[in-house]
Amino acid sequence: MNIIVDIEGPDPLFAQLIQQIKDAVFSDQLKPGTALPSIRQLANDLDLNNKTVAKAYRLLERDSVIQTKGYRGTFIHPDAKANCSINLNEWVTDKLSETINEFRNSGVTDSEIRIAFGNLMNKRNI
Amino acid sequence: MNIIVDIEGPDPLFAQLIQQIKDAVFSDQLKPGTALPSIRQLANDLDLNNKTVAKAYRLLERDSVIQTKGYRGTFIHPDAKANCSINLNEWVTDKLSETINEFRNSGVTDSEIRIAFGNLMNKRNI
DNA sequence: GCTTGTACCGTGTGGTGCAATGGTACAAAA
DNA sequence: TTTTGTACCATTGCACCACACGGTACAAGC
Repeated sequence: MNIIVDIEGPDPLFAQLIQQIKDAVFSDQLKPGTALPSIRQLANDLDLNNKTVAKAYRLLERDSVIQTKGYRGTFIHPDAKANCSINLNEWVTDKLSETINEFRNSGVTDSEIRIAFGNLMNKRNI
Repeated sequence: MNIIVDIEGPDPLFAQLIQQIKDAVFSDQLKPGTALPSIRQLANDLDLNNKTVAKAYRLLERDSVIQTKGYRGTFIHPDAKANCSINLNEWVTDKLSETINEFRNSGVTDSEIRIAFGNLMNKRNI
């Protein structure tokens, strides 16, 4: 498969990587069990930093689209096609929007919401 | 009553104003119906900008601690003492914390939560 | 020795929001 | 005319964060 990243594009590089791999899985260009290039190799091919590719792989594995098997490499997850259509982000947006609207309707200032949010995000567990 | 603002303090000036007025209400130094100094006058006394005082008054009125009656001035709200102990902020923190924890437990990255939050806060209504 | 994924230290850039400041203007009422 | 609260234009300094980058190191296995 061909992966192209656009440095000038509006989307972050790691996000472009994720999207293109998900697209390839969804269109059956990448089938379960297929080996992916290593982090270092892909970074070298695309002229990216290792950590940028590593971030994309880490998030793809969290979504169960790929499987990393340590020193043996990285592979497409058996249920990749099903999992890559799940949009975790959409669920987050909907649920957050519901909460924020409740605050705004109660007269809470946007600034106050941001302050509370900022405080909470700096704590590991509440 | 005496109001003192500390420019070097960690708290914003408008927040110091709010806190001191609430404290005065809670300790009965300011009773319902009492007239407060006008925005311009208080700003002049404390050597602050009009808008800083106006912001404090606006938030105090939202919490029903004071009542602004247009050209007639600003007064302590009849139910000020009860309302100034209501902590809207605490409710916001609790509810937000609940939502954020649900995200984190589902494997959502803090960064992703921040992105979604940032996107939502830039929209007036969702 | 080489590769694998992973983890840690750090730097720099650009975007964004907040607090506070300045000035100007308005309608309503004393 | 002056005072009231309120609204709009603007700017400054500060702080946080996302993104991407560079380097180094590790254990596990070929």
